[in-house]
Amino acid sequence: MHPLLEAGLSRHIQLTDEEKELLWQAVTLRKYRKRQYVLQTGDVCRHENFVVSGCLRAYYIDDAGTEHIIMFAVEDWWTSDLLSFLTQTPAQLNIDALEDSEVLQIERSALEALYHKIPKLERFFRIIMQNAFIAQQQRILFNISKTAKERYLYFIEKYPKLEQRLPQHQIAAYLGITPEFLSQIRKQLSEG
Amino acid sequence: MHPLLEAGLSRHIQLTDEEKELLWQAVTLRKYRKRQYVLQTGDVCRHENFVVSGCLRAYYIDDAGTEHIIMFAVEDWWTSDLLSFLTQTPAQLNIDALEDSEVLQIERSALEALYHKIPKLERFFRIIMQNAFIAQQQRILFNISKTAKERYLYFIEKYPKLEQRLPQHQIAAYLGITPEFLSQIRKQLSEG
DNA sequence: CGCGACGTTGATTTGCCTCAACGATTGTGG
DNA sequence: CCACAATCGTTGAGGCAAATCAACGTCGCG
Repeated sequence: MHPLLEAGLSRHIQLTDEEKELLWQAVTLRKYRKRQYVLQTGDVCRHENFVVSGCLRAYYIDDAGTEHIIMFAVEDWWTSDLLSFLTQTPAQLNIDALEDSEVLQIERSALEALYHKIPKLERFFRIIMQNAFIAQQQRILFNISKTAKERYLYFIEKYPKLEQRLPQHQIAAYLGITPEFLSQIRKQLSEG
Repeated sequence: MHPLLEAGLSRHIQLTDEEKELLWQAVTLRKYRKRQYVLQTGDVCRHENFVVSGCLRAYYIDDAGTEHIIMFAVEDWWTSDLLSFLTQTPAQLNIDALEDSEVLQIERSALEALYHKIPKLERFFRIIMQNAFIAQQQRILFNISKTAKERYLYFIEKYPKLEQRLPQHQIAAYLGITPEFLSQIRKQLSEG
């Protein structure tokens, strides 16, 4: 059992050693190099991914070819194209590695089997989803009510470590603005 | 047991008659008049709300006093300020009725007790949350990558019935634009 | 070394907002 | 049942936030 996953689980539920063992058997460790794809648009999302080290990003490419980042996933985060994963239909998102990364993966059918063997996992993922839902709601709220500068300030306040780690244009793609405009904002902030 | 709630549950889990009875005892039916508050900013969100008839809206009021709608909830939808509900801290959202509405309500402690008595409910709300998460992700994607016109077209395609039911300026507040600009868009569409 | 990735700066354009004014409805108290 | 006030949608002029396009400097890496 990986300590990071174990710690994550124990934050919300308590598993017996046998249950941990069962879960651990369903999980695979994979390594991704920087720039490597974890999932490509059009493919079916086969795994739910738990990041052990490194950083992934899930993003959408619009008709004009511009990338829009839905989420970053660093250590201790889960990521996937959930719709594709649940329905086993083609993904609309890409997921790739922004750094060399280690990822624990679990397949859809294996997870479904685990839900039956370990009902406590339903609780775990309910709570995980609730938290993700709340975070996303906050983001929607900011997107429709704040300026780009405010959204940037909120981002660096909420995720100071990410701000260090990520190239600036990735943050722009997350905030929904152009890299040029983010540059303008940073200039203003350093002057003002 | 209310038929709409029963149908909603049975879409994802199967409950025995005793379990249904247990759940039904934990739930209260309340009626709200049009314009009546279900929850006000600053109060603690005491209930998860299941809409049986009518329509609620959850929204945020920014520093300038402008309303931004997070979600509409019509028949068969759940709504609350989830963060406030879970942590029993002051809500940042308002919820009120856009039409005379009937709502089934369940309190935080009662729900937590039910999770223990009926673990299947963990599964139910996990699935509900997953679907809500997916819908929200789609919305974020549109907010950061599409123009107001595209977002409007998507909205009326995805929620044609809501479009009939709601005043135009409420839709504008959901899309994150001004009523005036939505009016412009509709003019363009009818001309073009 | 040379190329691609990254960030910056400036000129111009555009999507959307603000403010103000105006009909058409709706609804509500007298 | 009418009168008056809100509520709702529309239109137009002007303004600002952010995009687009293009050019340029720097760095890291193959």
